[in-house]
Amino acid sequence: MSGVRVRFAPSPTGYLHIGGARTAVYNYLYSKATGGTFVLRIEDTDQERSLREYEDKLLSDLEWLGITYDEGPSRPGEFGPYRQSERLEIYKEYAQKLVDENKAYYCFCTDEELEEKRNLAKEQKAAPVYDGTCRSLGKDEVAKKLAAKIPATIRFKAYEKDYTIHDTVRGEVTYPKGMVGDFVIMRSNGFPVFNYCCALDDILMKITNVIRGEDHLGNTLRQLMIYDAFNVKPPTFSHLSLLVGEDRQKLSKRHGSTSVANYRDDHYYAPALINYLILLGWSHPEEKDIFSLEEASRGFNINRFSKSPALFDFEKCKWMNGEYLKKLDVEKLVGMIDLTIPKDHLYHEQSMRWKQEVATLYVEKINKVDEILPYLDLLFSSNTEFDGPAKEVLAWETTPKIKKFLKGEIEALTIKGEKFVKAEEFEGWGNFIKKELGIKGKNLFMGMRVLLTGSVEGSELKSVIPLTPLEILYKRVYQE
RNA sequence: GCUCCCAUCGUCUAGCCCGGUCUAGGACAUCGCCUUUUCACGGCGGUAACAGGGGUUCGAAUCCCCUUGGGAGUACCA
Repeated sequence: MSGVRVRFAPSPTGYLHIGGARTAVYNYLYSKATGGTFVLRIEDTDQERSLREYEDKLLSDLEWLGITYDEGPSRPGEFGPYRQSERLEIYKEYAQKLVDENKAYYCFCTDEELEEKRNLAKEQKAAPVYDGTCRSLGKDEVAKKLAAKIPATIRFKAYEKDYTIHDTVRGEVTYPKGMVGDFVIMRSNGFPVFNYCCALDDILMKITNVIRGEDHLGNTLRQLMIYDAFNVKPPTFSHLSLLVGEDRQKLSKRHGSTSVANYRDDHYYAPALINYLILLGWSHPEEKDIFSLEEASRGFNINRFSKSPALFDFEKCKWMNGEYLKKLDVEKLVGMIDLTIPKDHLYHEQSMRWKQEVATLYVEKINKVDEILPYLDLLFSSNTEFDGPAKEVLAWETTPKIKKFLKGEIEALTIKGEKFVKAEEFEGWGNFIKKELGIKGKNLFMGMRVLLTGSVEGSELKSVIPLTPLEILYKRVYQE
């Protein structure tokens, strides 16, 4: 095991977003590629928005995607607990340490005062940074206020110096000094604030590489200061470009399906979704498009991230899903189809062999398993409605002759108690019509097709007809 | 406002770091042809991009600067 330790640190404030899934998979891939450790940390310090229910969903979505982790809430390692709400004492302890070392201080400013200051700064077109009012409070005064239970936050004394982030995808990003004022690290309710606990946890959990969305680039400045205060060398950062919607804005709910659950419910095949996600902002060294998680980790190079934001292309994602379906074992494919077909559908009454043949036949035409339903419905629909081109075929003088013959054959088989026409028998019909009735070419094939299926188009007749229940065929040819 | 980031076909991207092999490659989408007496699959081919302007250089998609356009951040959210 190499020394590499990465983490995915979602907040359970909603369903797992595909952007989050992308971040997660890159971390996963990097840990696999380096033989490192992948840590899952739940950042639930926002009491109001964090829900345990979301955490459960998050975990199951990750599992569905096939992203596993080495340490996390349900996989305790030596750096736990992995839920921030269970680490409150730790944050408190270290915050106090910072106060003792004069690197942080108690602040008693109220929300109203703060807002006023911000507005003032805005008016003067200055950066809205905290003015440091409570910085100079005397020790006794602080003790008195604390004893009086006046709500207090703990603010970090921002360092007055330039900071340069060494980022594997951005290069060197320098933030000039004075960008941030003294920021809150502990809320008045005793909960830590993101930038502080995130950095502290990364330190405590010995994270070596932080791979996350570009929206955190700015946060890195504050986090760097925390590393500084604790005298710890910061990890290597990789800030990924964001996923955007049609309007080129950061991908959010209003862009349609953005949660992993949406895709699961929409019958996407997880390995395909993951494959597509990996390709959004990263490219395979050999320019491969289709690869498994395992293959990706083998060729995973952290230097191959794209800097510009990527637009999620539903069309291509679906295409990729189709590619995966075509490579699937029939058994697996049938298993997936089973789940998407309505319970009362005649499909479920058919034999396994029939299901497999149907699956094999139609997988070529679909990109998602649920897209097979219309084809299935076609197979079982007894009253056919003829469209324009089909009516034309019906009007041919040869068609009634074929119909008469077909009626006889189908009736005979029905009397015999058959459920389906065998492929050879069906071929025999064609031959008979050709030889004995003298009908051939387009007249023959189209005539049979329209009579038997009601349409001028569809899959190969000799595959479809043997899969269509005889009684359905019967109804179709006897229909006037 | 301020700070930072980004900029190759409609979309995802290769190439950029280490200028010439780039008349810019691949994939999705799209169009055409072949195949299939239908549809689809498949095969073949086409349309389609270095944001603009300046430099540097014998030579720039590649290096530098500016402009424009887009994005992100600027909380007791994460």
